[in-house]
Formats: sequence, structure tokens, C-alpha cells
Amino acid sequence: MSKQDVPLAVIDLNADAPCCPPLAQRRVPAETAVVLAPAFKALGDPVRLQLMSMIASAEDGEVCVCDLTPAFDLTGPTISHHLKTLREAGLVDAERRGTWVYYRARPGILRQLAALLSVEPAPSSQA
Amino acid sequence: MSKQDVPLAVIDLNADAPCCPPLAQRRVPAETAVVLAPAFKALGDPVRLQLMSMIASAEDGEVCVCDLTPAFDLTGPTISHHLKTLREAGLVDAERRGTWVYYRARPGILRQLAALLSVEPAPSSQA
DNA sequence: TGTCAACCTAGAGGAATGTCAAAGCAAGAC
DNA sequence: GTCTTGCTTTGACATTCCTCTAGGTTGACA
Repeated sequence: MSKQDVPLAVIDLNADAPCCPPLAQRRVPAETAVVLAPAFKALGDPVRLQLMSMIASAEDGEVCVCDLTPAFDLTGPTISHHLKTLREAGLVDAERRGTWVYYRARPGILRQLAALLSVEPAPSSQA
Repeated sequence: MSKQDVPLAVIDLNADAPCCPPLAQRRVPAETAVVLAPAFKALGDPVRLQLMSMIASAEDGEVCVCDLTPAFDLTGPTISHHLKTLREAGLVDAERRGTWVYYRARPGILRQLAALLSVEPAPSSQA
């Protein structure tokens, strides 16, 4: 069922620990970039960024699609398409429970992306 | 020279302080998503992710384009195009000094993106 | 079993993106 | 002043993406 036959190499997107040093600390290798770029790309759409936020900030840790769809001026299939993009990027997980489908965030990869973007707290270097 | 006439509203991409609470803490408003999604989109390409990393991790704080181009199997104009994308997303700044053009990272927006993605350190909730 | 609701998949059309070759502009060398 | 080098811009083409309508699949309930 997993459509992603991308060779993950040494990078485990499910791991909770950061996979790589910050982007600003050492040059990101090509293989790492190929694996992580799709995750950023998935967040590169305003609708998906909001979907991701709604899912990740859910109190119960999960959200029903029936709660996501009415929050946008888009049709059901379009929302479904965006959710599929987030799923294939490894950012969320879906589970059908009875009639409804619930989405849940994967904090591991989110943590890795944040770690990759992290910068020294105090700029004070130039300017 | 700044081509971005996007209404930044209350979100200042140049600010050093995070503009918004983490994505997983509270739902990202639509206006915030519209402003920040292009930055993620710009990082959503493996070449640009590597370019961003090379620029941000430069020892002198800046990199000459002449050092960036030979690092990829792409033509000069293509690298220039990707750099323009990073520039328009507000992630880097360019400055011509003599014959060469130097690129420099903007740590402010990088810090904001990292803050938006930040998650609680200890999962320990499920799994 | 039949019917209904919720969600996903398939296919199509228009827009945006990635890449290159060719041309243009700016700065230094002779 | 003219030539050479370095980078960007322009134009073109193939690919990918976003959105929709139409149809399919799964589960609940009478």
C-alpha cells in the first residue's frame, strides 16, 4: 500500500531524533535533500499548511476529514488530494474508523524539519 | 530591486523573533499560511534546499555564485533561476560586488519557519 | 439485502514549474 | 575604446501541480 518506493537511505523520516545537523551548520548532502525536499514541498501550499496545522494541533491528536473539509472553500476531492500529498510526504497518517477517516500528525518528521531549519539563537554576527 | 509587492500584513519575514506560535499548538490562520507557504515551497526542491544550505552554512556568511554553480549538474541560468526563487521567497539576499554576485542567508525567516514547525520535545503520548 | 453517507480514485483542463539555449547587461583587463 | 568574463533575463518546451466533475469503495443501518 505504501506507494513511496523512494530509497530512504540512512534517513528515517519516522525517527523522533533529528536525522541531520542544521542546514546552516553544514551543507546538506544531495541524498538528504532529495528525501526532505518533498516534505517542504508538501508544506508549500497554503491549504496544506493549514491542513497540517489543523491536524497537528488537534486536541485528541487526530481530526476527522469531516471536520477538515468544511473549513475550506474547496470540494471534497480537492481536500482529499491535498491530504494524500501530506500522507505521501510522510507528514500525516490516516486511519479509517467506522464511517469516518481520521488523520493524525507524525511529530517525528516535523521535528526533523524544524531541526534542519534551526539557527543560532543570537544573530549578533553581522549587521 | 525588491520585486515582492506581497502585502505582508502583520507578518514580518525579516523579523528575528518568531511571528507565530508553532503549527502544532494552534491552527495557522489563512493569511499566515499564504505568506509562509511560499517559503516552504522554495525549500521544496532538492537543488534549492542544497543551495540554501550552502549559503546559510558559509563561513564568511556569504557565497559567490561562482562557487555554487559548479556544485550541480545544471547550467548557470538554471542555478540563477533557483537563486531568484530563494530571493523572492525572502530566504536570501544578493549583492553584486565587482564582477561577482554574493548571496547571504536571512536568518530571521529561517528562524520563523523553524519556530512554526517546532514540536514538543518529548512525544511519550502514544506508541 | 438495499439504501444512504463519507471518503477516495480517475480523468481532464488550465496554470505553474524546471530546464535549457540564446541574448543582454555589468565589471574588469588590455 | 574594445574584448573577455560572469551572471541574469528572456523565450520556449516538457513536466508537474491544482482544481474540478464523475464514478467507485467502504461501512452503517433499517
